[in-house]
Amino acid sequence: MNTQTPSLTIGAVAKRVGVAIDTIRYYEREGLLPEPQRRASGYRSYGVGTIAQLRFIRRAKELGFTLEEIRELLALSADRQRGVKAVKQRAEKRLAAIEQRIAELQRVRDGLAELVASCPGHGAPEHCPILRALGNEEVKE
Amino acid sequence: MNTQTPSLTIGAVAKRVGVAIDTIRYYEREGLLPEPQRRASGYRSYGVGTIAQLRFIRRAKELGFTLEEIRELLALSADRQRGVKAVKQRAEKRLAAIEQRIAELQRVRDGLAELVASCPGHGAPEHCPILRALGNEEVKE
DNA sequence: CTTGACTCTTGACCTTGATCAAGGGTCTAG
DNA sequence: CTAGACCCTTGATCAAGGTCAAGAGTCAAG
Repeated sequence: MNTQTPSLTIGAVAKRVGVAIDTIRYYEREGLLPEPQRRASGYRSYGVGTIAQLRFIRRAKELGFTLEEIRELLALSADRQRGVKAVKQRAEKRLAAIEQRIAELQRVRDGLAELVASCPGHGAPEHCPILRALGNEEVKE
Repeated sequence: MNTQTPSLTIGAVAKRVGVAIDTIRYYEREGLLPEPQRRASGYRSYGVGTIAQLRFIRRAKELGFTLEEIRELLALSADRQRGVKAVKQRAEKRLAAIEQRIAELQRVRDGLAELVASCPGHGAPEHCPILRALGNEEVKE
């Protein structure tokens, strides 16, 4: 009747989240996860909240946050009230960085696409616009 | 009247490009830069083409390409002897990869943008859609 | 010629984000 | 009770992309 504090082993948590056991201990060392309770045997004992927190970490990582940034986000979210504003600001910063990278990549893509389109695919290398655009002078000899 | 093969020292190249000397030698070891000519003393001697190539590397790096990918991009120009056709094919492959990367980033951006838009920026963490979407349940107690 | 700045090689070290191994203790099903 | 699956810690290793240090040779100005 005691389904409070479910007392999961590290292996069970790892399996549920889909992450390696070593990674969980690594995150604990790095301060992304709090130190869990221990059984008498020394085994780590987790509650369901840990699963949620690990998923948080994984999703944030997918959004391009570094572990350092994620550690910060976790700290902020623990700080009720003032946390939300800071979290939003971090997310906005990340969003801006992603958008800038997309814009740069699109510029590169357009340039490369034009080169590909203008290259006949045969003939002398000197006339290949792709080679010329790469700026490889190397005409020595 | 001999402004051919300008014969720059590694330090001069580093300064012009804004990169560390060690990094240039590292790139050489990693095959991103060809082995330069040497003076009688053993000093490396570079032409202006190296500066262009280093800038190319730096730009590509800023766009998130790994050194491995950059090495491949540079191989486009090294492929000149195998024909323009191979060069064009490589460029097309790169182009496809870039487009896929853009698509992935756009997916991430859209997700993040929606979260940011729906977050009021204040209030309790429980109501912050960013934290919630990231999976931070943390409802204990 | 001397001095200080520059370059050479080899090889160690750094950060990030893990992953693995060694040598042990623990838990649980049969 | 015992085997096999788990878990513990410590410390090494990895990949990427450099960065630094030691010890020695070279270059250019005065």
